[in-house]
Amino acid sequence: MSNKSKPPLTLSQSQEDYLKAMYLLAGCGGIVHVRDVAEKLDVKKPSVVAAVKNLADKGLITHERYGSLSLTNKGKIIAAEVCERHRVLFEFFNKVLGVDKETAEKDACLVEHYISPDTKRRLFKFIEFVHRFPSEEKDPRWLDHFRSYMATGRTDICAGTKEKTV
Amino acid sequence: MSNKSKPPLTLSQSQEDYLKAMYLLAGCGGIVHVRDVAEKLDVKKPSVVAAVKNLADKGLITHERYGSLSLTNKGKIIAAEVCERHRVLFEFFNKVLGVDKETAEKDACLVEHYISPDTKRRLFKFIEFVHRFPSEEKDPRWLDHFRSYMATGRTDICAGTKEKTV
DNA sequence: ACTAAAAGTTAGATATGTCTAACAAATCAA
DNA sequence: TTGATTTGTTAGACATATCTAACTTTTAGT
Repeated sequence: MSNKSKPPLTLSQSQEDYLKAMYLLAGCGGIVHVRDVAEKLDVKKPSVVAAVKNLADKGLITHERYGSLSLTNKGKIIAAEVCERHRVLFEFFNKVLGVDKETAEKDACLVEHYISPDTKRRLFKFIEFVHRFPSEEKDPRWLDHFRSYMATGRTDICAGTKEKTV
Repeated sequence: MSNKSKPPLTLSQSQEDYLKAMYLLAGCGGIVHVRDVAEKLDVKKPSVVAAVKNLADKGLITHERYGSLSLTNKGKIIAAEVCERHRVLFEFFNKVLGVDKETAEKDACLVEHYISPDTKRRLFKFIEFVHRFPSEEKDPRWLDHFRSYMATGRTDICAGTKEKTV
């Protein structure tokens, strides 16, 4: 029985970005090239090569010299988690807070690297909650109220319409 | 008329952390030492000295050799903004999502560096909204529903207990 | 099959931000 | 006031992550 406890495998923001880019570029079984990653992340190829070496050492991707890149199962799992964090944040910023898509996207791209699993989970639940109540069809009334509040800065919705007929 | 347009003055995460630490340590006119900052941020003194030089060059703090540190007005304004972002995020994570204080604190510390002004503003409004509706005394009903949903994963509040007796 | 273009790699520079070790200044205690 | 302790600084190492320039390998066109 090996007593070497594996290190917790934390990735830097940069490393998560590379992994996510490869994951998204790969799509369903597609082939990923250094070139594509460089383009997607707007960095030069040597930067990608360095990152690739890094992630390969961590067992998250495989790479044969002068060949193509692919994610290991472990890499896919982690990349999917990053994407999920991104999605949840984007939804919250855009759908709930009403941040425009472009800004929501940028914020999500940065913030996704830093929220804890618990916060992510709760945010996920929150969005689920928003989408389900009172029905999947329309936003809950309180969200409409919030939007009004954002727009007008006024608090007269509740005062006037206190007991709402749902 | 000088045609040198001033650069937009963006701070790195690290720089914001140093500025915030000094701001909080200074409190109301208190004196801040390199030592204190190092302790607060859990770094060594030479790291603080490097950061101090950096922030002083940007006109955010002043520092006389072997003496104490103080924030300029500009520095105070920026530090206050960072603190505000922190507060807003903490409140949201803790009060709305129900994340435990420690985690909410950690998440806020990281995320505070990355949310855009607009997202911060909306989050601020959101929290204000939560605190005001239906009254300043108690949480809005939908938030109770969300908590239930978090706890039970069930969607039967609206269906079964539509009009909840609080 | 050969050559030119494209893609990948290496080496080495730069920037940031951290550290340790050694040194300098200030403060404190006797 | 002087010597020890604390505090601040400098120099230099290291890690990460980026870049450019030069090189190698692969691919594609003819």
